[in-house]
Amino acid sequence: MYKRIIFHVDVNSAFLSWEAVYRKEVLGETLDLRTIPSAVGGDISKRHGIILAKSTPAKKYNIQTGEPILKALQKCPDLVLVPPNHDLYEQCSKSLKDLLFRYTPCIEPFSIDEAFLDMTGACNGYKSPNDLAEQIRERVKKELGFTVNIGISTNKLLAKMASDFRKPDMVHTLYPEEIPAKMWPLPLEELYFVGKASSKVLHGLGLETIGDIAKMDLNILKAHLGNKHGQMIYNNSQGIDESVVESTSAANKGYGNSTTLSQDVIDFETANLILLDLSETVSSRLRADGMKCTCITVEVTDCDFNHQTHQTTLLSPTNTTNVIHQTACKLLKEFWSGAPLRLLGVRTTKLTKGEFTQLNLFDLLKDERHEKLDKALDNIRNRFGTDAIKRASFMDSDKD
DNA sequence: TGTTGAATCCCAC
DNA sequence: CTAACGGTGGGATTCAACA
Repeated sequence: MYKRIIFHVDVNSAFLSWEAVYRKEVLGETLDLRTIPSAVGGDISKRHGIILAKSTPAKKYNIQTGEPILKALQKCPDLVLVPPNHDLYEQCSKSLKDLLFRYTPCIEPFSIDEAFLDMTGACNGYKSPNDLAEQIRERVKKELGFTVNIGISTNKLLAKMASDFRKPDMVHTLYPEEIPAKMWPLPLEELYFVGKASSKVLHGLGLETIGDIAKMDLNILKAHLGNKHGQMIYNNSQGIDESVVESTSAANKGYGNSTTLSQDVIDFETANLILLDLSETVSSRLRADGMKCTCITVEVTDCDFNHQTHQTTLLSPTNTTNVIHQTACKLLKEFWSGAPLRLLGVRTTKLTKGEFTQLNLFDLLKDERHEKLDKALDNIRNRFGTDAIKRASFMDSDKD
């Protein structure tokens, strides 16, 4: 038998499925978004216009997750778009994980819609791992109303690759002996950790499939992809992965907040207010987790999509809005070329444990003193859309 | 020679 | 005809400064 049995559970078209279930079950809508070309997408009027999830019928029009909504509408003019509801997705994600937890405590949530499960012990009493996976798949569908793919293998990498095989609502295995038949014929961009840059390099070497990578000399891969990355891709192509399912989540290494502005920003006064908004979010998250940061980075994207960062290391750790904001302003002043800004971001790293803070009378008084500032911030949020959680209204801006 | 910090690049979801 | 274009977080690489 195998040393380990790992499942990878992946919700099919997560945001769209969850949206469809909610609209059907809670709002009582008769139309099921999953049966028509539809997608969850951002607010075009705020320049957050990308596809976040698409239905299976939309997939037939070659609509890709992450692509601009305008491009998707060109491919399918009748595409039904709905705005995202992240609170709903968090709830759905939790429901799924609660259900999975009944099968094993050894769960590693990998993203809002994916999880690894170490099922090595949990398969006892079942005919096969496949049998258990099918049962979980059915139960999620019956109790939660959406479908999942489950990949089964002896490590996380292979389980993940397996869950990506035919969708939706399916269980697949990819055991080591199945690698040549099931994984090696796939186009190399489907290998985990082969992104845009790596696939270009690999195609340049004349490779097309994952199997082509597997047959390559490790040192050639390292020379062209870098030492670590080359080794990683080589290992992945061979199905080698010894990493364990981590059921306890590791602490964050950084906290950041960035936003694409609904209009380009051309002056410091506005930019600094947006930096205040971003700094406030970041610092309150630091405080909520009892952390302080020693490194602050400001990130900008200009109107031509040029991306730049500028960072500084502080003399002592902080988690106050003020220090983070002042530092961010100083950084922006030091490196902004003056080109109109499309995106602004604040990121904090080099974290240390701080003290948990509580809102006290002083904080409340301070808040009152800042009433005028808050009004200015609200004004900026309205004009530049930094308050991303607000209702999405891009349907209004649709030209008839 | 090795280390550190800053900037950039790459990747996943 | 092309362009259109999020947010968050982890990690590696490169380069310069420096010990």
